[in-house]
Amino acid sequence: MFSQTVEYALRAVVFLADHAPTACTTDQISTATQVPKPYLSKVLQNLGRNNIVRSQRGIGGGVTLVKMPNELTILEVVNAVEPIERIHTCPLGLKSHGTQLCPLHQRMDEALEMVEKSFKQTTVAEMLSEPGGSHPLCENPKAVAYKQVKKRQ
Amino acid sequence: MFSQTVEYALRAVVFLADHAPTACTTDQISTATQVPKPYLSKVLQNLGRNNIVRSQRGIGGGVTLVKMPNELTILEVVNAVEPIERIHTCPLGLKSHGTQLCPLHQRMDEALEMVEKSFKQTTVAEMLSEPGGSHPLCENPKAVAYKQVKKRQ
DNA sequence: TTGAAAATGGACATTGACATCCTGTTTTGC
DNA sequence: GCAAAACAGGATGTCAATGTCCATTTTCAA
Repeated sequence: MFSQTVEYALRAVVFLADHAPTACTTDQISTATQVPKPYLSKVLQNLGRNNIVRSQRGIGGGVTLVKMPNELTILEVVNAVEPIERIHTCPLGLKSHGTQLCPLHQRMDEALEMVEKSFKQTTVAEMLSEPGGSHPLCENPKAVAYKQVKKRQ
Repeated sequence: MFSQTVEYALRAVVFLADHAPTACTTDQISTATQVPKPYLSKVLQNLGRNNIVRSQRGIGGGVTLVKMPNELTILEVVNAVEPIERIHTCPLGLKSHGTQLCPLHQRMDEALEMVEKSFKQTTVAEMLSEPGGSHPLCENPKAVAYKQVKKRQ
């Protein structure tokens, strides 16, 4: 139900948040997120156009998040690459359903609304600080501490 | 986020429920639901293989629901044509995430779970008897009464 | 100044969703 | 039995999502 591109974009953003504010290269992100590099670069370009990430060419360059991870919701990321299209008018074009959807499309739109709300309430920072779960993109929980040390070298 | 095919399948099933237990031809369904007939026939075939509908060839034939509308959930319909794939294991294949998803995939799976639950709780019959909304696939609420009369001619 | 690192953009391949068409098969009514 | 109604299934076409490749541009540092 979620496209591959959405999954890839979220992985990339989580990786960037995990390393913020250090810039990361497409190569690094690709390796860690297991997203094919050429395609990842397209996804990142897309995120750039939508002002989710900023990129810097040349040596020492790379990609960084525009916002702080605790101010960036996953809804913003999803909507940048593949907007959640709520159902506003009757898909069949029935005029009498214009303002009031029929129960079928009401239910479908409700489902979309639930997902939208859930994603709007979740920041990227929360993905990294969750107590119970394992750490995104990392094989071993121990790796978190390791990265924290390594980050500012 | 929902595929065209899912939308088509739901329209067809709602139409069939609205006319149950009378059989409807692909032509009738296609006209009412605005689904292209050749493609609709594929969708119906698919629903047939998944035991959601039963079809009868020949003069006077057509398609009918296998279950009563109040016993058929829209989740069953959706899962027949395009199963909601919950996230059970880490998409990156990280072994340590095997049983416990990382927060990212937890959130994504939660969204899927919400949709799944919502669809599981909704029967096709509910689509037709909703008090407030307009009637599915019908331009005018009055048309409901008309069809009720016409149904058993 | 020059070379290496890195993103950018355009062109191209692949795949699956969506859609159409045609032929065959089953069923009914005469 | 025959003709018409209706679904079944295979072959094919189209397009967007996904994925790849390469030349170009930008940036930094030696």
